[in-house]
Amino acid sequence: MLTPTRKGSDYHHGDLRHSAISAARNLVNKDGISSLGIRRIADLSGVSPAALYRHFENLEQLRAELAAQVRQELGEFMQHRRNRIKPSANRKRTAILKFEALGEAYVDFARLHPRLFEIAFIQSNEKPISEFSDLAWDLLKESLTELTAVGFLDRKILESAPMIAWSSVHGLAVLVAQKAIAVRDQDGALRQILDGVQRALSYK
Amino acid sequence: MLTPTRKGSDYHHGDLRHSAISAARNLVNKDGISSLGIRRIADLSGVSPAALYRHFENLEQLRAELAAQVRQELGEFMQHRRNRIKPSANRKRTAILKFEALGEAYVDFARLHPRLFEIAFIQSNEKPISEFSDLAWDLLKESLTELTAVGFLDRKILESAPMIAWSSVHGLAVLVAQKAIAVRDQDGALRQILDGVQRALSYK
DNA sequence: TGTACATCAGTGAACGCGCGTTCACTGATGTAC
DNA sequence: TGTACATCAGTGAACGCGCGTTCACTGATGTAC
Repeated sequence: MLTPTRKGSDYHHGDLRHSAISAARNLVNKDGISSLGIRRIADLSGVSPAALYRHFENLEQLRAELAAQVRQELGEFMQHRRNRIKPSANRKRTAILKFEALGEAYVDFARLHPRLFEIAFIQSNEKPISEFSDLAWDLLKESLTELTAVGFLDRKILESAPMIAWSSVHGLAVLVAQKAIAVRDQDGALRQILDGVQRALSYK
Repeated sequence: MLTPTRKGSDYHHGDLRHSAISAARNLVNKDGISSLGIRRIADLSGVSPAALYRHFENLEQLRAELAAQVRQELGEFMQHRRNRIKPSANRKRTAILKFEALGEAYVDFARLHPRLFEIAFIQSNEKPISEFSDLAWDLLKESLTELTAVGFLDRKILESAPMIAWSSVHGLAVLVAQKAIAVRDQDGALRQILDGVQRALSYK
């Protein structure tokens, strides 16, 4: 897994760039953000530390790339979960189920990979992601559009809906990731949040 | 400020324990969590590193105590902001304004002291705060009780109200603290969240 | 098809650094008589 | 009031460690002829 297709020799690694990021992912996933380091990644990749500087400017840049990859992974996880929802005759109900699937997946990701979730939103100091260009964000907006189309989302709050949904679910996910909510309470809390968001978004 | 009442000599510091935590607070507030260290705190306190071990078992414990103090500070900040709301004849409106003041203060604290806000919720690995015994949490519950008394909070969701309110506001605060939301959008986002929470909590 | 050579992804040793923690010690404080 | 002494909060030097990064180098690869 850490040693992809090699070609005869051991001197050249073959695909160090991807291998390094994958090693970094495992490192963080297991031991947390602060365990991320050039030397440890090099070790895991079976390579000398200096080799990594052929592929990354420095640790900072590597970390930023890992964060981006994790955000992508989170988005794909949500997408996959949403796609499991089978369309039914009741279009409104289907749209709601898909919306819920996204939120549930978001929180589940935080639960399954708390350390990864943490690093996904660590800021690379130079670039404040003022506008999310993330898959996760796109999925949310798409889902809200659908909720509007089926007449669930109150048009009065169309503008604020993304922020409301995002903050609520993100807040819960953060709390879950750092285990500020006891494991046995997490499912209940998720249900409460999903219901609360729907109360906020639907017509009164 | 870093050198409280000394008594004649310079050999004994006088109040190293408090001075150390205060130094730690300033360190984190300025340079972030990862800048927190025994040696730096000792420097700021004008003391040798080893001296700190008279007052703290290790860095971990010091960090945990700092986190607790910051949570307290956050709670007091919220309390102060809420207390500025003047009671009016319209009890319902007053209750809502006080509720909003709490949420606003929470987010403002994250905005004013993003690094402190971050450390406040870092987990000391041994103690998962499953039940918040925090001032902030108590203030929230108190406020929700008041909202119930004045007939604003829908009794059907009395149970889930704390989670809904907490997650939404916490989510926004986290995003604000790490500047994932552009500064110019932060006020608008806060307004959207406060309105969203009220839609979720009030009778339909 | 075979050879010379530029390219470039690796090595390995070294750099300086700052870290948390321990230890034998020392100097000030406060208490008992 | 003055002195002996236990207590305890400090010192300062040392420990071993792991870190990110640089540098001159080397070995494999692939391309031009």
